[in-house]
Amino acid sequence: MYESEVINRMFRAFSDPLRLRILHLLQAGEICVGDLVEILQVPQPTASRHLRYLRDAELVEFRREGRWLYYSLAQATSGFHGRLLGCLGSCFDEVPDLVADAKRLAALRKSCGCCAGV
Amino acid sequence: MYESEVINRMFRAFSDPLRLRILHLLQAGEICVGDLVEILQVPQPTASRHLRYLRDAELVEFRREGRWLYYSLAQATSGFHGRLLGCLGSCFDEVPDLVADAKRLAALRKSCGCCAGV
DNA sequence: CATACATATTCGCATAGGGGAATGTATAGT
DNA sequence: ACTATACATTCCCCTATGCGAATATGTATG
Repeated sequence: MYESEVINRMFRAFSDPLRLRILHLLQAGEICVGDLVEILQVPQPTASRHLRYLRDAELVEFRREGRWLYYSLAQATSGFHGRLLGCLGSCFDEVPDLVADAKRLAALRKSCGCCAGV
Repeated sequence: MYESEVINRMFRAFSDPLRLRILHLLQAGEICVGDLVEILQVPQPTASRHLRYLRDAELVEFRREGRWLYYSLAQATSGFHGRLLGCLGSCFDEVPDLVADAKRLAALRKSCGCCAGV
């Protein structure tokens, strides 16, 4: 019973376009909230809310550094979790939004983002 | 934009415990609605409603034979679709309900189910 | 301590979606 | 045509969840 709750939460976490975008972005490595907000082009509370959802689903982790929180994908804790993460790669070919996100991420990396040089 | 709708719909289809059970059962081959109802132990309209959801997500298909509708998993139409179906296998190890379902399915196969001998 | 910055949470509202009960529809048999 | 069977759909109610706006929390800095 307990495990199936975890599985269901993970699927639900993947079931929102914005959260899918976040998960996909995090494949490239950790990102702070401010950068995520700029890439996703959504209000900050919206990003935070979805990050919270992803944390509750145990799909992401974060570390604090100064004023910034860096979010990253959690290591897979089960075969299921690993396969689900594997789906992220094939999403890229089929969801135009993800391509646009990747471009904005690359641009942000060049300009060093909101939490650079500290 | 269109494709991401499809992706989102597939994830949402996987995001319900009962639909996950249905999808998992269908891995073993087509099953008629009556048998599904008996295995899942839910009211028939409930099963029908979720099957409808899975059809809309293009995850299952059905064929009619006499009075019976046999549902089956749709062939993967994309890499993403295939990987998502791949998640089904690893769910089995982690969701107790699926094990119980598999047992009821095996028992039903021995007794030939609701639509046998026609 | 006061202030600015980075992020999180809460609130009010709207919609998606699940469950049960009742009903509709299609097919087969007589 | 009537009935039984197999399945789908509809209606009502309730919870989950998404959004925007406002507010709270935590951290560095002067």
